[in-house]
Amino acid sequence: MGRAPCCEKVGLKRGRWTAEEDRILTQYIEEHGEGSWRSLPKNAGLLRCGKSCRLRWINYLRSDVKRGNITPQEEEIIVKLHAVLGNRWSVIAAHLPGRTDNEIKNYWNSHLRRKIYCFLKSLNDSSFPPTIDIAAINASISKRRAPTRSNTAPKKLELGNTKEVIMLQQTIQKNNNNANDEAFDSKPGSECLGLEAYCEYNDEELGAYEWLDDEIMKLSYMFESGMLVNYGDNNINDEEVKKSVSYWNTTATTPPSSSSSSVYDWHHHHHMHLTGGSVHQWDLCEQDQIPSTLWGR
DNA sequence: AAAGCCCACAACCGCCTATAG
DNA sequence: CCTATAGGCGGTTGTGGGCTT
Repeated sequence: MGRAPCCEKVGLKRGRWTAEEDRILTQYIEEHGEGSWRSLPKNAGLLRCGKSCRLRWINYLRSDVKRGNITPQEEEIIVKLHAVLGNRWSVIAAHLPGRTDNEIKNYWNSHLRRKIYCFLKSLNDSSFPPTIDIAAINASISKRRAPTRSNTAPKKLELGNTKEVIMLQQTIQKNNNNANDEAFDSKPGSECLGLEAYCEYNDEELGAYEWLDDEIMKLSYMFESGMLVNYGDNNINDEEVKKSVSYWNTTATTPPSSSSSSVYDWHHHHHMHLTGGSVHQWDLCEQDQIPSTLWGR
């Protein structure tokens, strides 16, 4: 027996919400509170899926949702948290009051991803593309535990997925490993980023945020001290990773002929090469789009 | 002025876990 | 313990407005 749909789709409205629908939903939740999303549309008189109502409320209508542009400070926090947490948008959002996971995810996909990639490229063009130590990263990630729900646990990285994050993590790891600074607990090949494994705490414990704050401080130090240099000498041992590399190498190595620079096309412009057990990442980044600094606006 | 393109972001989708019955 | 359902998450798509040609 297949999974039951969240609601009857027949006859339901889709697409953008109207002001009237927003008003009805807001009024209903103000009167009855959040929850019972499945029955809410019917009770409120909305021709919408319960999930759609929930999303609309959480991402847009809630009074504590902060509107307006992401500030440079918020952007910096997003980048640093993402380097630690990966695509765990809800956890990242929890550290940015008034911002939703959807908003941060969109901002990352449309603004930051390319920005960071260009930044890394501009740091050390001669050694570009950098080598990616996926095995070490995955070994590290597998040791971490999600703060709350198991389905938010860090997923194993896959080639072709958030590669720029891998680059960032690897770069930081390499620098951390090479950093002659006692403030960092350097554990080459085992603890990605040189950051402490997320295995001692959960969200119910105060320690979770202490851990995160500590990691943010470390990352902040690394960013600010300019410890971002590319290296490349890692081998891949994991067979699964090799298979992924092979798959990616044979199916995604042909860049499009167009010279589009959109974020969407950015994905398609990437291809990976497996050379001597190392994975290299290639990309193009128009000269005039490389920012002088990552944070410059 | 109009057609086509690009981009940001709102919304949807599928999958997962938690939990109630 | 098992099953159905609700809630939540990340990935992806669609749309509308602005920009370019």
